[in-house]
Amino acid sequence: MRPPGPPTDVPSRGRGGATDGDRRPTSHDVALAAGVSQPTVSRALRGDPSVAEATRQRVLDTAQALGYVPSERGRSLSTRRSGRIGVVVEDLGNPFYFELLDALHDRLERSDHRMVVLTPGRGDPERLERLVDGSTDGVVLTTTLLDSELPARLLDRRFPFVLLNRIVDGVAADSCSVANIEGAATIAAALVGHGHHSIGAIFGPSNTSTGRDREIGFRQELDKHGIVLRPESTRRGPFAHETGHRAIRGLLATRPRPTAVFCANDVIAIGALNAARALDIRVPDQLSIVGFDDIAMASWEVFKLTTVRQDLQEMCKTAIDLLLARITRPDRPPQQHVLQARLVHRATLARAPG
Amino acid sequence: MRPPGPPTDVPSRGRGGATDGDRRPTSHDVALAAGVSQPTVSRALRGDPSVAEATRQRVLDTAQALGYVPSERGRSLSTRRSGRIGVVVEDLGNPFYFELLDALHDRLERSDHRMVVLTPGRGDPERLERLVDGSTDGVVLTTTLLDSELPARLLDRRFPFVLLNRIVDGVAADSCSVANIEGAATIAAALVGHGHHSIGAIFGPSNTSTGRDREIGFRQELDKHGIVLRPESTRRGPFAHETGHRAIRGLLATRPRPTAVFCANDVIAIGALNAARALDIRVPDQLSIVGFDDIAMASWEVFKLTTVRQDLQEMCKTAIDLLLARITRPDRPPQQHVLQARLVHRATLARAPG
DNA sequence: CGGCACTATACATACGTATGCAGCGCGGTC
DNA sequence: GACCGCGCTGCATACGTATGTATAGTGCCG
Repeated sequence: MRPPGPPTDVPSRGRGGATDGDRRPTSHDVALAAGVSQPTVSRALRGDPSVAEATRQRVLDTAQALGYVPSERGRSLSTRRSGRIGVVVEDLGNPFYFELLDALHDRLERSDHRMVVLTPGRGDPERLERLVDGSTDGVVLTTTLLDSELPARLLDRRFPFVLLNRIVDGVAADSCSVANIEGAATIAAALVGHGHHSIGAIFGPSNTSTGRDREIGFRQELDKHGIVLRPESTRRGPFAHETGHRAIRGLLATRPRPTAVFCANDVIAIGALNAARALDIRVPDQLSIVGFDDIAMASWEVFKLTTVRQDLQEMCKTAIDLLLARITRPDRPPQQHVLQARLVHRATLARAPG
Repeated sequence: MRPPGPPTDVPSRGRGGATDGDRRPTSHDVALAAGVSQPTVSRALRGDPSVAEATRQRVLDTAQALGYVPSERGRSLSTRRSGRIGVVVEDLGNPFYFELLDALHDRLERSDHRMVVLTPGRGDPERLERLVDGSTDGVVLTTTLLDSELPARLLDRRFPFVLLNRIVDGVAADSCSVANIEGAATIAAALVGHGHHSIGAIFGPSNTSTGRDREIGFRQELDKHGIVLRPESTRRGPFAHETGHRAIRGLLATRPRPTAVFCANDVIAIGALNAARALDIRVPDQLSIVGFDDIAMASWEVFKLTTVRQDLQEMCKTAIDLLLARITRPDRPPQQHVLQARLVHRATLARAPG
């Protein structure tokens, strides 16, 4: 066995000519310096037991000395794995998706994956390509529209993905969402239970599963109690602060004036609360407001929003588990998980005035 | 010229045996089907003018028919570019960094880059490797500590990066930050101008440039006006809601009770506002509160936070421009940009009571 | 002392794209 | 009619790592 002393003095491979002094060292450079072959370097660094301990140590020391860092590009090409997961989000800048990203990042971190943030773009002309070009091992779709063809396209290509939060009907894909219909029904029941008859609603986009199902659940439960939701008492808009903010003024102008307003999510509800503040409407004395999601902000003292809580951590954990399983076993049967939601009583829902 | 009819019937390359029917097609497959060589496919798809129009069209059609998508892995290895930029953020879950990420993502999108979110982790043992392994073309550091060795290490390796928001002293690196000292001084002057003498402060971490400089600027300006900031009247903590929330109760218990509190950033200020609400302290009648950053939330009616505005869009644009320039020209002299900040008067700063 | 099993290493090659360079064919010019 | 130039395409190879297989070396047992 050769002593671990000075590396064999081999002339430069001359790959780049004379002045490429600051090229990043590769496993070949390490191999040369350590007096072993390139594959041995690869195996040594990956802890392959077939490499002798002494050799492994020598390779490690050499790598350290040269400041060698394995190229993710080479590895990725060779292994066909990138260690990256894409997260498709339409609406960065929305606190809800922020919390979602945070939770997703946390889960991905634990499984040693990196998170790439992708936005879908209006049409999907070449956007699809950016998803399936191999730069990620799979994607999480969080803001899918009901009529989106993306899930079907990805299924066609057998590209691993999971639907999170928003789902799409009739697609045999992995998904994890919350029981939106039941959650919204719970809210309706609570409003009725607090004596509200004149009720308003700010719904989300009907081309999203969350927007649609929360509306369905809310209306169904009101129907059961014989309460009609008058068209003038409803508004609709994107899941944004602005939507709630703008809707409140109009809703308060209708007669009979609603004593409670259901908001399709917390962000809308917080917009509504801000608008109420601007109009000097006291919540909940004059107006009850209820949201959906239970984002972190909802519990702040200035809001104390009564809402329906969904377990974002659990939802993200499930989604990532599904996705990683799909990557490992492309042929496993798809699973649809639906998590339960529960009402969180805070301070924006009170008995109807009068 | 061969007619564009059926492709030459060549037996399968047999690369994967019999049953690899669902392998993703490569440029070789397209070449075979279109009756050209692989390099021609590459050139045709990249719009190389040296490819004849008829050939280009045939290749495009074939690629379309096969559902070919160029492998980002192969391309990345060959070109030594990944088209990805890493963003290192310590504290996802903080609204400020969320807005930062949103702005960064927007800028990156425009230059056709993808954003990878990276967290530094406690020690930097092998974390550095994940930055320089070639999976990104450069990184944006947003939550660097003053004593961090990361920037120096990256400089050593000549790996492209830019410091955003937080900077580090004595490192010849590209950076873009805001005039924290001047901004904080402006606030101090405003407090004094509103007749406040008994002043409290909730500072950020002193091992961050933002935390340190905002403290320096604030203290300096108070000094000029002969106002002493008593140690009992100051608190310190991370840039988090919790910090402001917790600090307020203690500050209000000191005598003389402060009539105004400076908060090192808006997130802390909003925590303070929530705590004041919980304690039934009226802002600004009983207590003035001022923040720093002007995040979106600061303008909400429930807060109406008086704060110092920094132009996040501009800051991110500048940082990305610097980074991309560095990637293109590694040897260009580093630039340090400092953006101005200005006071935004809203409703949480009023004349001192009495 | 020969052969066998086993260990540690090297060799060859695959992963998929991009690009410098050579070569081929065609048309024009003198 | 020969030569030259140009437009288009193919050939060869590089990018850096991982892995299946062959091989050299070692020790043990009969």
